[in-house]
Amino acid sequence: MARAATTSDAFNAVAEPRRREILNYLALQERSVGEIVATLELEQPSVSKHLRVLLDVGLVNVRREGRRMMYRVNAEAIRPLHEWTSTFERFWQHQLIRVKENAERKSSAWQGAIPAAGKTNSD
Amino acid sequence: MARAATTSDAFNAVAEPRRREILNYLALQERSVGEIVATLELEQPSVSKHLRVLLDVGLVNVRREGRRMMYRVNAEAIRPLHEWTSTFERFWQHQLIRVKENAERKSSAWQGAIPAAGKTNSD
DNA sequence: ACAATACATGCCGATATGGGAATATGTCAA
DNA sequence: TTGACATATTCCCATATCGGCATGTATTGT
Repeated sequence: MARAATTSDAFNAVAEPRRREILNYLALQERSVGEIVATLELEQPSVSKHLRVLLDVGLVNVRREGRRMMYRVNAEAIRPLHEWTSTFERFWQHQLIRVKENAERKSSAWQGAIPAAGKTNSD
Repeated sequence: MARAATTSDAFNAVAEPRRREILNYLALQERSVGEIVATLELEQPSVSKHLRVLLDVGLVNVRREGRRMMYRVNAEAIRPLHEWTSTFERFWQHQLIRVKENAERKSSAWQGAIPAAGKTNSD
């Protein structure tokens, strides 16, 4: 087996930089394929293929408007991704809290002693 | 050109389900390769290779302890991912607000209604 | 019906991938 | 040093991917 199919889930779909660009662009508002092509400066078939992948995993929705296909983000499909990354949030929150505490201690307590600047291994 | 290299960024690295499993496991605490192999039931070379990728993109750090290599999550590297997904958060927040409003309207008639202890997104 | 517009799809080649098996490297213990 | 243990790397292969190009399909205007 090779790599997992990009059409399998949102994680694979957004691994591709161009697809993230497309999603970023669509985040602003609904757009036609032509607008995406013009703005992102990609070939039309390329855009269509990326949109197809995004559609398969549910990251975008489509609507026909005359000859044009209007694509829009379906943020619900991004949610699992957001939630997965959130499970690691506490790590950098600890970090932030400590930075904040250090800053407060330094400014309020007394300013002069250098705490032997060692890289604390965060724990 | 083919697909972007998996070693290029965190997005590509976490596109692989097994690597996410490894990160989930390491999120709990620092672990040796052997522990990962035993717990996730993968082949040792496979685990080593995945860890190599995670290491290259900075998603994990290593420390040698005798013959064993202790791996730990570097959550900082996950942050860009979290932040990117956050840019779409407003879409589903609209959704949540409406759900919440509906719930409140319904329960306002009641006095002792249970406030639906939901996971607050802490922010 | 016909042409033009707007997309979608198919085929191709170059390349990156993940798993398996074998092997190499590094560390400790006697 | 030798051997056992823990992990990393290499080689091979089947497959999925992306881009480019050509072509197919749907819709509108005349």
